[in-house]
Amino acid sequence: MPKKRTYHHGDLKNALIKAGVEILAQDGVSGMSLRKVAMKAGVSHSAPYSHFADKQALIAAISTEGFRQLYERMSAVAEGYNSQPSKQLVEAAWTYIQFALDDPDRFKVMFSGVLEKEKEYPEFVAESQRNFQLVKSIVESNQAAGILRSGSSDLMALSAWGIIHGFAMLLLEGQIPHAILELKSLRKLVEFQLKQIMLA
Amino acid sequence: MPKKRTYHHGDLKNALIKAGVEILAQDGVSGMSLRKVAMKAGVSHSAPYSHFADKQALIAAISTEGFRQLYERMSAVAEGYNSQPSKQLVEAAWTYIQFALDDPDRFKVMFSGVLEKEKEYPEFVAESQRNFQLVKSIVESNQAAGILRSGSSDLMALSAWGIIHGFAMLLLEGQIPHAILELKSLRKLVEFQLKQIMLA
DNA sequence: CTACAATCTTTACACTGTCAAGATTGAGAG
DNA sequence: CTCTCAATCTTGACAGTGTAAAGATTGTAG
Repeated sequence: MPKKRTYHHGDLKNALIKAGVEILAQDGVSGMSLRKVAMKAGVSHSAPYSHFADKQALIAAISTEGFRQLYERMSAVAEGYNSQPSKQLVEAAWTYIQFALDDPDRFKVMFSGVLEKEKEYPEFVAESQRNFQLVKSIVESNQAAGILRSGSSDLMALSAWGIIHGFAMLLLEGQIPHAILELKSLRKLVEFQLKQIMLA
Repeated sequence: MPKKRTYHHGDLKNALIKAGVEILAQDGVSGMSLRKVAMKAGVSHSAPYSHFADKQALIAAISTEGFRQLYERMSAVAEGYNSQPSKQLVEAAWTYIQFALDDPDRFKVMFSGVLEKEKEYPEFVAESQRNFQLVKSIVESNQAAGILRSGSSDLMALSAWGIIHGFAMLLLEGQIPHAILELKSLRKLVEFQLKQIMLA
């Protein structure tokens, strides 16, 4: 990777996304300004506008990239447990929680309404739907294995995702009572959560 | 209520909270500036600082007030179905969803990390915990009635809340696939979600 | 080699949160 | 009733923000 010193950056778009993620992790969502991101990428404060219509568009790109990574991690884990559907579900869920805890601010940006009009960003919509499809397919193999009751896999996936997503949210917001967190390890908690919807 | 024309407003603190909620519903979370709120309350742009340390403190107050209202609505509904635990659960959940849909931006402010250091606002923490206790008590009466399996009511409440909260979130973010929303009514969906954790 | 389109910089503006200094007021002490 | 003071509100200022417009710089297609 040659040291960037040219007028034309070469790959500024991705550099901005990367810088954005870093500032997000460092200064939190309210600390991430376009100007800071530009500066971190070594570029003037208006340069981002050559690649993003506005700040929302950059946030959309960061979110989209986040979903891409989430998908990669979850699908890799899911494939690893292809022959054990029940583990597949738990491990994918665990990966989801890990992803949320790894970089809480990015996770918040992805899900918590910082991005205001998601519908306007087709790539974002596509990537988030791809994740839902993944959950759905895991649910379906669990249904086939008799671990989850039969029925609309869409709704079932929604339940599973809802449980884990809600759990992750409450975790990040610090809403989980301390007594609970001390009682059991996080991992056990995730398993417990999922057992709620599993048969037997 | 006498028309306010005095130098001393009288109840500016609550007036600011009220104005904040209105602007929130009208301009969304990114459109709510302290200065707009002050102007809407008919007061100079710096007046809020007599009552709130900073913008975060105002947001905390709005969130706290939101939790208060959520508690009132849910507890009223819960009491109404005191003798029918299963309905109690479904109706409370339905109230939760309604609350989220009634004023999505306020809901987002309450839950979605707009408030950055919730721990610093004891009233906020207290009020959100009061809501959790309510869910917990509903869960316990459901356990007593044999509708939910026995076990830690804390974890059980977390599951129930997680399902509904996650569902509300996905709803607000527009993540619910259209096919699902057209398939069944929202109300039926909520019931379906909860059936996942209910016995029989 | 040249013109063009993409990329980046500079400059500018309105708006934001916040602070400091001062003006206005109600309420309690004498 | 008057004085005083603390609470409340206003004014003015500042740095930081997102974004638009105009100009500079470059790779690249013709």
